[in-house]
Amino acid sequence: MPVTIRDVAKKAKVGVGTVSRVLNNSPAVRDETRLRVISVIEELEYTPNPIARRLSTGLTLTIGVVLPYLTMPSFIARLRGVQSVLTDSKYDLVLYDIENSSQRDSYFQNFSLKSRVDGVLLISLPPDDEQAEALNYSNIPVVLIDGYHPNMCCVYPNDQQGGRIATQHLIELGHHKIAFLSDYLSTPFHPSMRLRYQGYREVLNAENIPFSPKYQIEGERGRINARTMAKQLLSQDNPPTAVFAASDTHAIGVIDGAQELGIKVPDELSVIGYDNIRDAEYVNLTTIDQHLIQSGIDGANLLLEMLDNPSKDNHVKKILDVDLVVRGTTQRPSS
Amino acid sequence: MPVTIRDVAKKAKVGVGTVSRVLNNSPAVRDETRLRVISVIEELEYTPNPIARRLSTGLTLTIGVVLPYLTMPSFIARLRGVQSVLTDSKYDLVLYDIENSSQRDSYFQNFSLKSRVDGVLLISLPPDDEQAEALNYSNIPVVLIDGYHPNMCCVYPNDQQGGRIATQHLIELGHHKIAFLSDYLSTPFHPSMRLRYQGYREVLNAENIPFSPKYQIEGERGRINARTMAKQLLSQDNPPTAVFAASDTHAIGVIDGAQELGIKVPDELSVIGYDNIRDAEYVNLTTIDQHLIQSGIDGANLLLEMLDNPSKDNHVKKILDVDLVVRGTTQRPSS
DNA sequence: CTGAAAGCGCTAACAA
DNA sequence: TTGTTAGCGCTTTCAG
Repeated sequence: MPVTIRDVAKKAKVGVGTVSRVLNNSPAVRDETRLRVISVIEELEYTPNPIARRLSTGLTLTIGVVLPYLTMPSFIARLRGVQSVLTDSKYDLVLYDIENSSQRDSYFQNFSLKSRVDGVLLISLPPDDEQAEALNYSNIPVVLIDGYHPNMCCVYPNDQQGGRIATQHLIELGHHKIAFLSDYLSTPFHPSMRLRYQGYREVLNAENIPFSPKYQIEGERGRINARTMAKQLLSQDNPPTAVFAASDTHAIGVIDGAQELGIKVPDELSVIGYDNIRDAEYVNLTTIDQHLIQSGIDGANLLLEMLDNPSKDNHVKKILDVDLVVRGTTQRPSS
Repeated sequence: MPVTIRDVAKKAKVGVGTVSRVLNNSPAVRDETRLRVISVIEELEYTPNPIARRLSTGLTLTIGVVLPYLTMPSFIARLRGVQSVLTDSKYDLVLYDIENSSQRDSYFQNFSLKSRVDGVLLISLPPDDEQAEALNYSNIPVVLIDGYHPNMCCVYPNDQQGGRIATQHLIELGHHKIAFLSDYLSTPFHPSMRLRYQGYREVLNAENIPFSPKYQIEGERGRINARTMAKQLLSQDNPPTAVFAASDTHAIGVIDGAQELGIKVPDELSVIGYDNIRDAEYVNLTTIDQHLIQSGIDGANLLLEMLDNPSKDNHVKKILDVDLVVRGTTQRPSS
């Protein structure tokens, strides 16, 4: 039923090879022939079957993007960056959403990806050593976006710098009692949080502000949990005057918690978040912008380069700067 | 280099046909043989090449999801619903983002989709008659999510009902001077806005509240434009006490505008939006929830059914109910 | 129940 | 410059 290359060849009175050459812009076709073939192609409304082409060339012309929680706005922003560069390329983008760890394992196992895609973009899913090994072994180009592994190509934000900038901002406003609130720092899922924490500690140190464990709290992810943690933090004696939350979602939870306790933000408590997600604008949250879209763009471009240039596989690291975005939830302490 | 079905066949001392049968769970294989083949498959870590399978079966095992503006939160929510059902199916999800009308045309032209995907989900991209014709002609199953066309399968929200519910809510609070603010109602891109408007008019009518053109305004999309329109609406003599904004983004713009004019929401002005996007929660906006995720789920399931059951192509329409979500931006009028 | 062989639609090497 | 042909890796008759 569908028209094939053979139909075109027959009608144009040439061999299939010639049609193929025309299709692929080979210079080795006489102009006259080319024109004839093209006109038949148009007449028949022929479109080459990409599947057949893929089988024949061994290229899938497809890039797999795997990311966790399609829900999260920050992942979406990265995806959007990826999308924007892939749209202009010859590659299709197939989406793999990971909602649980068995799915996660299966993708890292590379079995599911093998021969389905030419390259993979892993968003916010840093592999452990074993997984990285498996991925590298599979020999398919991979770049990590918002993830780090020594033996892989990575595009990631300078989280430690971000931690420093956020903390510095609060200190410059005059805060000394600065709390740090985050997910569990030991989970391998979000090493970025630990880096932000390190930045925080570093600046405290540099500014000769003693670190107090009372001002550091970690727990399950999510806004609700952050609220609970915040209330705990703020209910103690000599509570902090500022909270550095390791994500905007956390920060919003902190604001919720403060509100419940009748503590005014920013008058009585400064709050700084991290990520600059869309919501941050609505709650007028001071935060750290990590150029989410740009990370997607850079990651995709990096992968495209690797695809063009298979030799160059030298674990490029691209570190993205982050910026402070001052809005309305931070100010100098009242006392 | 990669291990093929032939390697497995040779090692298991069977024909490739048998291996294929094992792969596809054909009952026509002796248990003993099956076991032997399976063990070789595992030993060799063989995975069938999906591309070859696709060419051979003529199935791509891929579903194309076409949507505009990967940016917009409401589209993402729908995509998420789609994703969740496709993850559990045998289909891959390939994403086509449409950022301009030439991309749009090319997808509707079906050339680009033909033989790349088994089915298509069109999110928030209602085709015109010609496009629908082309799509139907291509014979590839399509379902419209958040879009309507008589000759296609569609999943869409009951916008007119939503318009009624929103208006009714304001009236029940005691409002009579209710404005309606939206995109240009004549644009074919968003017929849903017009339906919401019709619901609004309908209820006004039923409640014997005369419609005043002074209270209806339309313009370019976006928060900024909504703010401008709102200021215009609220600066006139005898201004409305309530605004029904045709989207949450509009509603947020209205709130901006009111704030600029020193008009307090909800004390002096009630505002109701439409969509219940994430941001609505942060600004505590009363709105209409149209079950975005569910629309994705329903659309994907519908497509899967069509794929299983190619005969049944009878332009199913699935209309999703909408719900009122009362939050903090509406209350009874002060006067 | 199983093996052999004929495609699926295309690309690419080879010969002409 | 062109046509012919041999695959790409799999599924699916068709014999046996």
